[in-house]
Amino acid sequence: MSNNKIVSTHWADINADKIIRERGEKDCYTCASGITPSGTVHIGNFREIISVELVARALRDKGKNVRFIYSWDDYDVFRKVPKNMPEPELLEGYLRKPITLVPDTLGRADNYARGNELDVEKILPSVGVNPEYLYQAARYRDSEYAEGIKTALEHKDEIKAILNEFRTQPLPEDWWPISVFSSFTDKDNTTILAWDGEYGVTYRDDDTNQEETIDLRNTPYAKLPWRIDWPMRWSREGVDFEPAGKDHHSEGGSFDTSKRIVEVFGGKAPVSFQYDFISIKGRGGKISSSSGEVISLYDVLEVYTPELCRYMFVGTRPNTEFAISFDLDVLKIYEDYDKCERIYFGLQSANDKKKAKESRIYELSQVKDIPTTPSYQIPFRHLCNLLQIHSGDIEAVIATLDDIEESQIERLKQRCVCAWNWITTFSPEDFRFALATEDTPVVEVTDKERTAIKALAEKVSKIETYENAKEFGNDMYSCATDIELETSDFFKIVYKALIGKEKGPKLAQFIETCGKDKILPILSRY
RNA sequence: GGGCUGCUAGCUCAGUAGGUAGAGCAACGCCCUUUUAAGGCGUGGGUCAAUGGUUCGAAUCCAUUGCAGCUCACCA
Repeated sequence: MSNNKIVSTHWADINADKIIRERGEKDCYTCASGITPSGTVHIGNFREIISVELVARALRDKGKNVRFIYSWDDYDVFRKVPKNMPEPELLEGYLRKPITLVPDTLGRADNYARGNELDVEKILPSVGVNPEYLYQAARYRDSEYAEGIKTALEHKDEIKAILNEFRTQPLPEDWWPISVFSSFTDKDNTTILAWDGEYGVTYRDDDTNQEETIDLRNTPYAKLPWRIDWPMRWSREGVDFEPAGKDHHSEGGSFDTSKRIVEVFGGKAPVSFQYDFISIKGRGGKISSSSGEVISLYDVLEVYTPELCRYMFVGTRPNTEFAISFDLDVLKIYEDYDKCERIYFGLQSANDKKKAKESRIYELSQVKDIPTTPSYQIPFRHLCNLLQIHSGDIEAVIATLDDIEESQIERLKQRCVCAWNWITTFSPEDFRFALATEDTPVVEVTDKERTAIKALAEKVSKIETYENAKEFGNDMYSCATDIELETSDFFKIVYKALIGKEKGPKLAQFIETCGKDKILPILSRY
């Protein structure tokens, strides 16, 4: 309280402090996240991953060791054929089997679950996320959870009582805290018949009516249902922190029951928080994986650089819903980030409180080390115009920036790629233009207009004799007024000739930016 | 029915370890009797949903109410 050091109030730091406070001093803190790879992992799922990454980094920044585990819950059942998969008829036949036994009809990997996992594992390092992956199907099938399953069986009544507290319909009399995949069909259409009090479980395959007794220690078929599986793994891994979506965090939701059931396994519920869903703005496609067309981290990285991508999540409290925009908001997000960077480097003033906050956001937004020099500061909107003037030629754009430093080039290139993707794919039609070339058909003009264009070309040819763009702009009007052409008609025809549209960026500045080498060949055709 | 979140400028939203209400867009004005402005500078605009409480001080904390949204009570 009395120290004058500013304590970070960033949510990641606050949660890191909370973990240390509630869990005590430890050699290593285990932070966990996970998901069922039953479909494309979308940007909403990414929120959990990045939330854990940020808290883990906050703990490390406090000098703590952190184990960041990411659980692929890939021993789940294939319930529904996703719409974005080829060969749905083939996949139909695999319903009710574990998703690791379903073929990947996209040809990405040996099986469907692995295909979805690989998509994520390949991209996460690019945004600075490097967890230790745990594969639950492999663990279950290797009988690593035999003791956990036995413990659940031993405490069946206790677990049942906890679950029943929140259910509208109590669990049936013959309920068991496990489920079994049939060794005959691989499907989970099975009924547990008996447990011998040790490791022997007898089940019936309801499709074939075959019965079998399996040993939990050396057969791969049994698993725990989600509400029991989760707390069992908390206990086994000693999870100190794991956030969850609001669906888990409602009263009676799985976090609620898990924090009770974990005691059966001799563990303690981790520190957690609820994160809200995110939505998409400015492009088609839903975020949910069941609809087929989903927005993934790959899609976001088309338009946002890795730092920007982190920045959006860093700067928003996790329990707040927000939209990832692909519309004009993209400009604002980039400009907000640049402002944040300027404040960090002291290029823009801010009061102490704001500076501390923005600086922390900047640090946490970085993929790796924090840069020692700021990026080349250029308004994103202007960058978009430069790219369009040069038809997306990034090298040509950078060549026009004579004050750019070597250390800034790579970062700017990365940004140009995203900007160009955005312009060509998502920007509104009004925003786009393409400078005419020699191949562009000349537009039809009246004699008067032709005279004006020639006069303009004359002025452009000696544009360097003007003191600045403004003086050039003022003089430009005489091209029209000298011959009594309405100035508005004049501008219209010039824009038409240059970019094929009736309006555009403020003309004088625009012509200056393009340079006479680009403008004269166009105008001289009239 | 339970839980959670939100309600701040015309619009979209920042802002909660309590300390003089902010930004972007829109509007308006000027640069400019010189575009149908994608430029620059500037201006105006708010009983922070309502009521009550705690406090020297509340958008912020507490309670109640209203409205809106999400979520759980199937599965995971």
